[in-house]
Amino acid sequence: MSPRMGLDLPTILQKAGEIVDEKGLDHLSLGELARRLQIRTPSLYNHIEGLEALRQKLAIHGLHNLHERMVYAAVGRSGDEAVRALSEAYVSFARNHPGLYDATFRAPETDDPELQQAQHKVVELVVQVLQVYGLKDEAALHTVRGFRSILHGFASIELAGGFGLPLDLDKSFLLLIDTFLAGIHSGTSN
Amino acid sequence: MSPRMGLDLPTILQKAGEIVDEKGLDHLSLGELARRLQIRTPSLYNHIEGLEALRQKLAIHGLHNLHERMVYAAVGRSGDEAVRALSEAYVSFARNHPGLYDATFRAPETDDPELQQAQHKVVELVVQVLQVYGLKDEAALHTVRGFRSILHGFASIELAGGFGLPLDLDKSFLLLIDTFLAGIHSGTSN
DNA sequence: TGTGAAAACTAATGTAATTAGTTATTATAA
DNA sequence: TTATAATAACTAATTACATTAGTTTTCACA
Repeated sequence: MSPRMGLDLPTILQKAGEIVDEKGLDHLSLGELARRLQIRTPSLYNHIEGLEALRQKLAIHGLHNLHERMVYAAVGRSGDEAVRALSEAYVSFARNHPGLYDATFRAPETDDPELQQAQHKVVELVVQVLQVYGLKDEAALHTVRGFRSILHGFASIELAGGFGLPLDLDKSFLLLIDTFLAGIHSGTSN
Repeated sequence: MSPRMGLDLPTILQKAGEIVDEKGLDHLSLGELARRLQIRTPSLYNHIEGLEALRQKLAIHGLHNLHERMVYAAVGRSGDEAVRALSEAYVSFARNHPGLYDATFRAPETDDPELQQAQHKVVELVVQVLQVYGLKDEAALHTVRGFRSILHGFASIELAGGFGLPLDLDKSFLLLIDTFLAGIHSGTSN
């Protein structure tokens, strides 16, 4: 057992990530990917099961990256400071890797445990950071949902170019996070 | 001037909306649409310029619907009550018309004035409802951005099935809106 | 009742995903 | 050093769409 060594998955995902960040998730095609890898399209099937599987793996790849950056941002901080750091890392990732971010969100419905695991790790990180606010059981879960909504909502509208006005985006985002934090501190969430 | 009367655009958008709500925006194809309209695919080109144009028109169609429901929900209310009504109408629309909602958001980049107009009307409505909080100039615009982020973030994560836990979604959403409102009232936004 | 504008059609082209079956390469076993 | 088995990569063929060109059909009105 030890046949010829060809492409490996990391290389493929790397290139696919480049395509997707350049041209958008919807313009990822096996043809373009193969061209950039200097092979013929059908050869890709030796490594991945098809376009849908590629998107799936790309989503997992993106989630790993996102998680890594969020952990790095949050480490050594707590409370509001940690929340702000986490938030900034999140939108930062979306800005630097718009296609990959999109892939993490628009992953096809599936019960792929690896994908679920990757999603879960990001959620878990948020749960941990919010723990310091001492929210009771259910309230904590609702609050995590709210926080995720804010992060994804802002990031995706920004990426879609949905904020038309020439008004500072970072300011909008910081204010949003602070407004949310103020709401939490006001005790509404208990 | 008065040749034979065939399909009209409303009928086409109606059927396209059905497809998209059933199978998702990515599964909208001219073939499927033509089949349901009982015509051959190329005949569609007598009414629309192609798949991309169809998506565009679908986005406008969806935005009109969304706006209508939001207006209806907000009328006769003001302040927090109006904000809650608006919010509920928004997620309600997304739940009842997932594909159409997706179309409104993932409209192809374009400078189609009709699309921009339709988007603008929704934003304007939110601006008006938030006016009662007397936020100063810039602060008001940042707050609208925040509110939109919350609405879209929650709606799209819910549609994507991203909230895994068996925890009441309406409760999460109401709490999120109330937390945001509490943040606004706390004066963070000034 | 005739007609012309536009709806709908058939046929053809181009692109992309996917499958089947073949060839080429190379890490190890002999 | 050489043989071979595992598998990467290839060519050829199929299928599904979107789109274009060119033809036929229909029907509201003059």
